[in-house]
Amino acid sequence: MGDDISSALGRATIDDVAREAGVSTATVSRALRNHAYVAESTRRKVLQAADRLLYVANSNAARLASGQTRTVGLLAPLLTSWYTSEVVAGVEEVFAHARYDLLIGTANPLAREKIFRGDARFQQRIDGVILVDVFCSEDGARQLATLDTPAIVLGERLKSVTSVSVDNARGARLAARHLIDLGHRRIGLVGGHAHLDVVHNVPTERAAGFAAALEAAGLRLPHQFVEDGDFSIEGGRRAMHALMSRTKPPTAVWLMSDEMCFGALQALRELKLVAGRDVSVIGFDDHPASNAFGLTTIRQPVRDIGRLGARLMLDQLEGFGTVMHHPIELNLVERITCGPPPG
Amino acid sequence: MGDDISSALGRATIDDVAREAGVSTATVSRALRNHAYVAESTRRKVLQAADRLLYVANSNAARLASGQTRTVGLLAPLLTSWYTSEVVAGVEEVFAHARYDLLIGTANPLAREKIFRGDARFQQRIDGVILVDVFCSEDGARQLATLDTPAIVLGERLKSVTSVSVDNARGARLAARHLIDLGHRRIGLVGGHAHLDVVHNVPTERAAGFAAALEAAGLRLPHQFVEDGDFSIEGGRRAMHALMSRTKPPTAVWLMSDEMCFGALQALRELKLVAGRDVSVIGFDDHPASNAFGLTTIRQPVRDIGRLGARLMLDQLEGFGTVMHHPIELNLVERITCGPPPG
DNA sequence: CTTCGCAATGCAAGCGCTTACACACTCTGG
DNA sequence: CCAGAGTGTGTAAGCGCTTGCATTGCGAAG
Repeated sequence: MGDDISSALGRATIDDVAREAGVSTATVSRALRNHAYVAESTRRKVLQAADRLLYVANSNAARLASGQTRTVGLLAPLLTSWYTSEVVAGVEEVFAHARYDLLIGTANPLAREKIFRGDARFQQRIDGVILVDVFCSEDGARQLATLDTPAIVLGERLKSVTSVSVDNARGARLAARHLIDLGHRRIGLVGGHAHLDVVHNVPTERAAGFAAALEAAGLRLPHQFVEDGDFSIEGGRRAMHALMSRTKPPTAVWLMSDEMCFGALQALRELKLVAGRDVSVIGFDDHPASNAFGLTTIRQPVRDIGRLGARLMLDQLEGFGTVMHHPIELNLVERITCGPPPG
Repeated sequence: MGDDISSALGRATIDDVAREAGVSTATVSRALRNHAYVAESTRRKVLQAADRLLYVANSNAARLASGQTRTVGLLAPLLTSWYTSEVVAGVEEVFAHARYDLLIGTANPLAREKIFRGDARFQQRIDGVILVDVFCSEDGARQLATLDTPAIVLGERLKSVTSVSVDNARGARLAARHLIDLGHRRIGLVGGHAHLDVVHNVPTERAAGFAAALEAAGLRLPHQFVEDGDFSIEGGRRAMHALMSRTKPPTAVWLMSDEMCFGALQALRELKLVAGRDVSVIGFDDHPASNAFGLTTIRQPVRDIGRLGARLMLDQLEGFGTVMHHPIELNLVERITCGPPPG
């Protein structure tokens, strides 16, 4: 029946264990939390007693007593994107092992203020905070650093706060060089978030890097070859249609995310154009569906970013960890949406 | 700056509020939690005092004292799939409003046992549990019902436990009829999870419904037209290659998930075949990328399933809610991967 | 003018842990 | 042989809430 199980279930308290093991509750607590100054024999007795009673510590009581929440907050502008959920998955993976909880919050640009000032609702329940893809800049970082909360920023290179990010300029250069090497001269660019009043420096860095790489090859990036794709599939589609409607459209386009590329490929199909032959398309991310699309792209190991971020947070929570930036590798994945310019 | 804020931050306790408002802590607690028997004037005083002190209740203390965890567990076989994360997003959306937390756990088929027996680690920390896509069957459901924990199952029609699901047989019929109406006679099917020792009834129901619909039209589903695509992109690709290598391959294929379709479309491209002209492909889900692929599919409102599940859980937690099944609508979305058979 | 009922509030006992402090040992070295 | 330095364990005071029960008013009924 398993009634024995259910009845014992979730009911054993630390006192029960203490009684069962014949020691005090304090000793049980220490033994279970691997404190020093517990005799090996005692520890074993306690562990066995706990096992016998199926004891699981009540985390609420533990947190209340210790003042530690064992929870870290994660803030991201939007949680539904592939990028974010992948980062979250990486973070969660590491935290699950460390028995930390993740409290997830959305941070639209306007809510950012609150975070830095320390949104009480959030702040009080967490031991630390991970910001993903929240534009924060050195000013914000400095503010963040003055808060007593451990913080780490994902997706941006910072000095005052531990951060993890790819080298966006390098990614842009990789994409540009690939297109240039294939012989393209008329090259377009699709970014996003340009309409936000807040400057988001990821697209900015990428755009700058891209323009610089073109320039280095003696090429220009005319503004009519630049579109905002909103980092969405539909936005990518619209952007590609716009670019293709130019009198002399680009022969190759870099879109700053694979999802925008999906929309762009749709647009090309609608225009009866073949990607990689009539127009070259290169992305950024290496989304799981990109392989199926045959999309050439700049791969970034998103989940790894999440994992690393979580580990850095753990280090910081334990008092290790110095403030520094951790760069993440980027590499070109060639598939079939890029080729030499037509004709 | 903002020191006034930071210093006040997270430090005000219920006693501080009580003092500030000139009432007892008990009254503060009751006022803040909208209990009956609190005079309107008192409630206002308390609310204002709380506001002034930026008071936020310490949830650990509240949970410890009340015995309620205000957390519900969510179990799913794998969390990385689009389907699951979409469901989770829906659930989270509702819970965030209700100020409930979500504790997420993975449940591979073997871990299932534990859930039903009540995995202590999980059980103790939650007020209820939502199972998504965990094959559970009426037996499991009955077991679940005997646990004192509120439970709801997503993705399966059950009698003993409140459940939410689409009508899989109907979805299969929709797909089959669409292909049949287009004139196809040689129709293939790609499912998944056939290799698991556990029978997962979602693919089973869909396969049965599909075979039945074909039969009703006087068609057969020969076993060489059936492949396992593992519900993954790569699996879909392999399955399509396998089907196309038959001496007389099918002219149309239903794959039980859009992600498998992405792989299938890739396979067709690799074979220089055009979807919708040479071979028709129809999916199931309506994944966000499906529109970009031009994929014809059976749409299920996944996020709504999550939302509804969460609301039903809330009802149950509050003592309302009777055990019943909630069916979810399904509909055909026509795009360009289906057409009449060639020739 | 009592008496009763009930709305409104306060008192105080926990909830199940953690941890400072006190205490009791067992070894050392002088 | 004793002081002092560790170890190992217990005692008990909270952590910040919730809630059963007791208490206080106050209006309505008798």
